[in-house]
Amino acid sequence: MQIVAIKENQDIVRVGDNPSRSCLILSGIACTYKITGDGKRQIHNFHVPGDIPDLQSLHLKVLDNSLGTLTPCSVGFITHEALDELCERHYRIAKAFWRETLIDGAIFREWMTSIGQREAYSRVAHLLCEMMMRLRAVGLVNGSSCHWPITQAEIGDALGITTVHVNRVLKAMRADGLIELKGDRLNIPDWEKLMQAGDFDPTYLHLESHQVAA
Amino acid sequence: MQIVAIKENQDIVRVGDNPSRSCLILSGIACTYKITGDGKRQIHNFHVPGDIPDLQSLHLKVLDNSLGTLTPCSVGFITHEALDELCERHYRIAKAFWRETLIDGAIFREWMTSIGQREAYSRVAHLLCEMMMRLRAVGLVNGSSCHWPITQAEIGDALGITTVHVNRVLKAMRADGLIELKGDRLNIPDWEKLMQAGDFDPTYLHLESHQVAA
DNA sequence: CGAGGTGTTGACGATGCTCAAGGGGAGTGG
DNA sequence: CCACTCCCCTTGAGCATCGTCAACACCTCG
Repeated sequence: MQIVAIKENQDIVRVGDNPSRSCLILSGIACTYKITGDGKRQIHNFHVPGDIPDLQSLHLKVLDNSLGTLTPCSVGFITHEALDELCERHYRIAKAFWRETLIDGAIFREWMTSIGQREAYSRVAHLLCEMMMRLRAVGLVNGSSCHWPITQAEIGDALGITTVHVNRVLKAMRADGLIELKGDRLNIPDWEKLMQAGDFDPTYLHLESHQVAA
Repeated sequence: MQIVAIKENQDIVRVGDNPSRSCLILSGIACTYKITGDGKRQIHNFHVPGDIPDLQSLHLKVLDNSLGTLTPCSVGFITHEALDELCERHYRIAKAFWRETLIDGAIFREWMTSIGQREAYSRVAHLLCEMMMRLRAVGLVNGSSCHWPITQAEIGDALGITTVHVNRVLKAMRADGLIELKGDRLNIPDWEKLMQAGDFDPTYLHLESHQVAA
């Protein structure tokens, strides 16, 4: 595995590419996204350490989305050749990787539901719940707070709302005591209340019980 | 494989289920969906003959979405045991199934992009383009027209807009000469124009060249 | 022939967008 | 060390896309 440091806001792979390797996020936050014909960006997922955001390119030869860093990242590249051989030899490993891509799909479904059916306030709350759970699963949450490097513009592009509106929603959430967000620190004083506001049910993340523990 | 006929508007599997088999659509149209806390429905995908809409349940043990029919369907059930054994024995088959689930994921990403970033008119055009291509790939399109059993309420739930607004958009699209939709027949008089209106690029469907042919 | 699902249309309202301006913090260079 | 710049956050005013509510036409089916 080749380990590479990548600066923030850099594309790792782009729409239309035909990569011969996939990348494992070791540190930092990345995202997959797509740009529409009139230049708007939809972020499909935020990727935390442990994720393999472009594992799908192992079997889909043309990339239909881009992958870029949000913060400085350390990533490990694994060739498709090696991955494929590993999967062929050990069906259990193939299953584990396959399962990862299925969880990505489950996350897409939930985001689609949020964007399509929930109002902005609820969407933001839902996203914060998801990210807290995923960051906690990889040990990046201390108590009820974590490092939060994601900008309001990025939240907007993930949830289908404008930066201005994200700002207003966050203001309201602060006023309601749901979040404490200052600089790049996020604290959740009342987890139950946030889950309720976000209509959040973590089933779709398919976490194992040991990953859920605080 | 056990073949079963199912009436319209029937759930095949539901959120929270733990199925021991997956289902192959043989005829008819089905959809996967999710209901939010306040009762709104987001449809994630429409499934055409040849699709295996709940293949993911092979490796994700708790279903995080429901699957129901829109029209009367004939479906074939295949046990997970049989599927798993087949995949373990023949890695090429595992790859083919895996790839199917990855294409589902690609469709989710594109729908998310549509719902999040495109306006209603464009969303509807995009959906019609996708469905025409997918129906054509399985031989269900004659020239430029096809059977279209999907109601306006269902289109709305798929695209995150209300039935009333779907109706207005369709009216505008008819006026613009993009579609001819009457009863359950859909005709596309100008494919290029519809693709442009929908900002449609079929790359994400990952169709093989022989599936694209008219 | 009545009932229920689907499609259609109008009037009104609200969530969220656009445009615009300004504040604060971090990094850079003179 | 202090402008200066850039990015991000914040806020206000006006507006538009789309939602809500309501009513009615049409068709199929029991």
